[in-house]
Amino acid sequence: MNLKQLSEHLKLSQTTVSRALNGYPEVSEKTRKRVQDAANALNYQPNARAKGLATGRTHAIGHVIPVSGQREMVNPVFGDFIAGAGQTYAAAGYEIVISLVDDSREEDAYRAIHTRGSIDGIIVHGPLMNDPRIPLLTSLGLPFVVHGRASEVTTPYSWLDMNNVRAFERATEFLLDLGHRRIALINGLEFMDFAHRRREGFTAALTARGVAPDPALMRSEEMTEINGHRSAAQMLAQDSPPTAFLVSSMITAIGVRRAILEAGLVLGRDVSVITHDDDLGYLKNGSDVPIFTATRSSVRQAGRRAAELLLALIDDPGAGPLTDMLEAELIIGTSTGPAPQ
Amino acid sequence: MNLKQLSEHLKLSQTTVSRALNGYPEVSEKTRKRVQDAANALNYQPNARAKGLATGRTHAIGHVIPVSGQREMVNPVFGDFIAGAGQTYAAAGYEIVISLVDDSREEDAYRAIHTRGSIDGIIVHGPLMNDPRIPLLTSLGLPFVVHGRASEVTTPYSWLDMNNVRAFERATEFLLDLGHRRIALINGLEFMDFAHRRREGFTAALTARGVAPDPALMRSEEMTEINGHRSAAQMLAQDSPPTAFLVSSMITAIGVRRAILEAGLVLGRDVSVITHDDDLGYLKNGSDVPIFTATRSSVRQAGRRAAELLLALIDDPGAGPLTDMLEAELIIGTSTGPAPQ
DNA sequence: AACCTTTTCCAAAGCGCTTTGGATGAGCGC
DNA sequence: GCGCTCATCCAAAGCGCTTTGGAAAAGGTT
Repeated sequence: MNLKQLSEHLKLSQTTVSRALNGYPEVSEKTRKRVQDAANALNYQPNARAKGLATGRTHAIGHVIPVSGQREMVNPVFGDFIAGAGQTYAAAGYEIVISLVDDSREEDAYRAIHTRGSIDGIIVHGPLMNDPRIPLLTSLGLPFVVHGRASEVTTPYSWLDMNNVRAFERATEFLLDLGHRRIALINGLEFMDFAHRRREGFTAALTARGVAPDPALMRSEEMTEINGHRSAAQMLAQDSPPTAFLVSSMITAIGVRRAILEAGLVLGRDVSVITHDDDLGYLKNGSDVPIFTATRSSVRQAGRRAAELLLALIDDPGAGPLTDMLEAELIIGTSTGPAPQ
Repeated sequence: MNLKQLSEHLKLSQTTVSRALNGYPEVSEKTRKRVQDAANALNYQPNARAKGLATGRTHAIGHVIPVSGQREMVNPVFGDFIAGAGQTYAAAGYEIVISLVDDSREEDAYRAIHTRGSIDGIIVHGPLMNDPRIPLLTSLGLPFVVHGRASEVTTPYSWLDMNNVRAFERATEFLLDLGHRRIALINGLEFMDFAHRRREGFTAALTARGVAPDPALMRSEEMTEINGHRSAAQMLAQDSPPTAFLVSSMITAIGVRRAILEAGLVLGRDVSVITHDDDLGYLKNGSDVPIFTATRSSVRQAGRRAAELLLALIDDPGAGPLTDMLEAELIIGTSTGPAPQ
């Protein structure tokens, strides 16, 4: 069933039918009703391609996720972010187009996406400290929103970020208040912008209290269970082991917990752990009482919000860079306690 | 830069340029070369919408993932599956369109996707025992491949599945061989087809050896760390606790491990655990030596393969239902050992 | 050189929609 | 009943591509 058939069926012109369905005023309410009823009854849906060709709008958003090279794995938060963004899109009638882009050919890929014109806007995932995609997309003139920020990029752009500095600062302060002085940081890869910022918050809090950050207590690695376990095990075996860990993700924290238990220590008594918790659907931090004390910020919510920003930008490209900062909450679980004497 | 501009630039007709670019024989190699060079130099990319309109092909694949209702969470394996499928698509010049569909309006959603025509084929995720989507899609005539199967659907359709029955059978046999008799199954939700099959394999292996399946040792729940922990803790506190656990996912197994450690037991000595391992990028089961003995099957590989099937189906819709069964390997880690006396 | 085949290229229609620029008729005051 | 304005509807062009049905040019034969 296409427009032509529908209009013939109704004995109206395609123009009138199109206008009736798209809410233009040049058509009487009576005919509009008649048209809409027929469209529903006959299960008419306009062809997305044709509509896109005619309007220049695709009603699709691109999510470009970098793969291979240094970061072979697909980010585990990706699914939840998409789920959040998807809610916003669905409500606005947008579709999601995923592009997996090998970061060696990143520039070409973004160019191609743009000129192929199958997308109205882009969400940029996993920004690096100095991410070349941002100036590139700016010069292409394609609306985009970055999930996160790129510290070293100075030109303005739209982003949505969690306040990583503040979150890790607060977490560190909380541990310091509990009397901990030897606090370890098990961070993500620090060429990723968020990880860099978290270290900033961590060291800032320490130095503000006159505690010198100890390089032996800081790791930067992919956020896996294995890595968390290995790093924590090594640190706990040191001469003066840390009494607390600040960890960058739930999965890593699970590895840290394993190392602690294996060392015969009790979590929350002998060793404290605070983790960042993205509030992932499939990796809840406890049900009523959280297991880990955590800086929590829902990545699903971030997805919803980022999508809102992007849609606003698409509706009014002149709206200038839109930004939004989400604050993480510090939730208290059973994994922290006063520093042992 | 569009076709018209390019053809004017070259002083050729749009027809010739189009043919040169798309490899038709009606154009001399010399002009083809000239056209291609110009296209590269001027960074020409055909408009995807227009091409789609003209050819009836969109070069896009839909991945429809059910959300909300009973299964609020986005499947954690989804990211890796997409990453695998994405490789295949990229090589064939296809894009991925994600649709999040509320399963209360599932039927409408699939209809709409079809008639809007923005997709050449569909991958169906998370099939249920008797999944209504399969007859629906069949009747719509849209090429589709199911990731998994639907036990109660009798009409033929294309699918790619892991041999869940065999995998869990083998795992159970392995535990029986080690002398375990009280084996617990911590399964996923059994209206999901894969979970149903896993229980089948489990009970089949038990009964084949004359061990009666004990309902007190079988759980069916969402595969989260919390659930794994709770179920295992409860079972270990029973009068005659299990000596081994068969677990449906790595995340759940991590919860089970926590319960075992908390009970003061040693994993692989006092209690054995076998888990299914989807070989997710962000949740590796150890590096050289696996932590858990596991039935392993790469979901990324499944994604690649499912995409191949679907593309084949799109190229030749008459190719009839295509199916492929992946066998899981049983890998031995340190989480299993002989049953304690 | 005349004829026939190939090769090489082109004009125009068509994919399904939106939108511009009217045309038609109803309703109004006079 | 005349001319006017609105309300209502329509024909046709255009979005950027592919593809059909030819036409023109080149090459080969005799």
